[in-house]
Amino acid sequence: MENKGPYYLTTAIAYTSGRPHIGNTYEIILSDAIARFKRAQGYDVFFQTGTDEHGIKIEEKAKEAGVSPQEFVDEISKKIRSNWDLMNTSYDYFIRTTDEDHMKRVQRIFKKLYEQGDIYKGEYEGWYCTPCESFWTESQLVDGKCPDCGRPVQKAKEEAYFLNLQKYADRLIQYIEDHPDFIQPESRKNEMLNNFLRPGLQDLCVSRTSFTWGVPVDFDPGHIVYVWIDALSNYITSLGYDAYGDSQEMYKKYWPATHIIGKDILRFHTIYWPIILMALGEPLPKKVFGHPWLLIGDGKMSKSKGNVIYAEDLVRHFGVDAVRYYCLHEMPFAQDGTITWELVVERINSDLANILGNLVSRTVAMANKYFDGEILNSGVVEDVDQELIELAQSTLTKVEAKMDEFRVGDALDEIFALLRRTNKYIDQTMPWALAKEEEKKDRLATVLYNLMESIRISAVLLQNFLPETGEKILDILHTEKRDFDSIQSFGQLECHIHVEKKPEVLFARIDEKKFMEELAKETKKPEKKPEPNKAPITIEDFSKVELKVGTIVECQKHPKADRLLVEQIDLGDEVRQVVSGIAGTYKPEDLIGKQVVVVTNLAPAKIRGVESNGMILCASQKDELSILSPLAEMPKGSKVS
RNA sequence: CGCGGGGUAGAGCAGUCUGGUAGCUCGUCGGGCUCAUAACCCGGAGGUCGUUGGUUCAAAUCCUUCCCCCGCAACCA
Repeated sequence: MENKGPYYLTTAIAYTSGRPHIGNTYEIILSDAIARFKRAQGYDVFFQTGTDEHGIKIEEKAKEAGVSPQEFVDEISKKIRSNWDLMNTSYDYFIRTTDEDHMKRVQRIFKKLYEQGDIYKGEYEGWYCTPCESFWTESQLVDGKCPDCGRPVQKAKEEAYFLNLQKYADRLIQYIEDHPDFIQPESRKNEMLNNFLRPGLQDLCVSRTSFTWGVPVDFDPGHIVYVWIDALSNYITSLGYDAYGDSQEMYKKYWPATHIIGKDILRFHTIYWPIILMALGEPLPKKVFGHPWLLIGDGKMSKSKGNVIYAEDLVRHFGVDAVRYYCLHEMPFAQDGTITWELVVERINSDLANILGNLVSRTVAMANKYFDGEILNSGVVEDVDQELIELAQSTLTKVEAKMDEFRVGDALDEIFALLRRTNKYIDQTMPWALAKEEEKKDRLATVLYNLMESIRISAVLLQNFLPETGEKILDILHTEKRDFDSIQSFGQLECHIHVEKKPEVLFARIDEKKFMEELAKETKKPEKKPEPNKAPITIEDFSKVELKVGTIVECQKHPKADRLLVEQIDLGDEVRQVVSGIAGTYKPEDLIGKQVVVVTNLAPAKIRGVESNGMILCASQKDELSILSPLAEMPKGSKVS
């Protein structure tokens, strides 16, 4: 394969505030397919992804979780990375904005921009909610009040640094108009121009003093580089960019990049980021592709709606390639796509199991049955072959054309068009009929060769989208011909090699009804046990708890607490003092003489100053409460098990 | 009149820039075949292309009225 030169592809970096759902995962899958395809075409690809780990939200979430911000982001970043790995994505580098090297380079960028006057010190004016300690913009307020707590807010000022955008706006408008491919899909371009650029840009606030979890402004203590310069710069810091001209070879080789991002952050990538680059005197990105969103059913995916679908769950049920296929194929080019469990099952059945899996299965079965698995080609050509061969030969070009525009779903359609055509070829040639006549054996060999060659061509292409499946098919054929050079022309599949005797089922059909029933059962369980750590215990676990029957011999109110009673319980060989929160239901005098069940090996504790050596068992539901007692009187100290 | 996107067969989408018999996939109905994962192949049914008015020989496509859905509205990562 000839080297077509460097190609730098990035995803947005994922914010480490929580577990990534399938919508987040979609972006890395899409980018991965593009990266793999470019590599196969002969580009020297550098494919980068990573995590964005700074900001007040992280600081707050870490506090809630009771860990340091660093511990918090380490955990989430790891999770995101393992999710990307699970999806079999081929990124070359995973950057974290907490990397020391990144932070140093960001500081130098910030300083350089400040020194040359593109960043200046000013005041950021907004509305401040004292109890929440948070800043709000005019538009964020709800009825003029804090959107979080609903309390009144005060006008407040914060010292901050700003990036001068106006200075570069005209140049940017010109650039966008001169480069129609810069913003993709094109419909988004107008939005940027009409909404933001033409009406005039306000200078961008690029520092904060209200939190500390971020890259410090090294020449002005207390100021933190706000998200834009920190996060966006990841695309160049990773390559060793230096604001003062000491950039590394990687940067010189690979920059500028093609950015794959969500449509929601298009503005930052097509306005702020290019302006930062202009100010630094660096080339602008080649292309920014704002992909649509993957939505659940008809609504947006959100944790509060409880309709979130996670990649891990999909993979557990369907396998990596099925999930990749769904994401890559079902997403429209410039419009939001939807995902539901039912749709995934339908797509797997009709495309992956029926068209692809079954085609491989039936073809290989015939090769084994009629030629003991040997691939032969006796060259007995008939007219009917021509159409298949022409389609197989032209598919690479068609797929490349679609991929040039990032129309990944359409590219997959081209491959499946070939697979469908191949299925049809079987019906047209009827190999099982040829097999019945000995003199047609040579023709039969050619038919099977054409089939397997078409499958091989499809598999070579498929490798970029469904890496495991593509490889599996090529392994089944035992062919060495796996690169794009080998599918430029029809007929490169080796003769006299043998196909796999018993190939595995690539994609099993799924009974949609049964599957949905099982899924419903599975998703019900977590509702029943809201606390995730209450995993089943063994009998050994249970036996760790020592339970005995005792009789309450004395009972008083707790001297310092209204809801507590202090009981003296006779357990036969000893009398114990136990404190219980049952004063709301029982009066001390009612309990004397009653038998109760006591946890006797509970570590002693002081409850409001009174020692408690155990716990009596009670059933409770909200405010209602009832002490458990043996149905028949038992000797004091009897074991409960 | 804030900006942008969308409203096409039961479902999901293409077609709209560059008017000219309304297309694809799934589902459904009928037929074929038996190599294969109840699969594959062929054929049919199903749409007044959100609504109103207009331009034109001709409109899903251009202009216009209204209705509905979604995103954004600037520091939200």
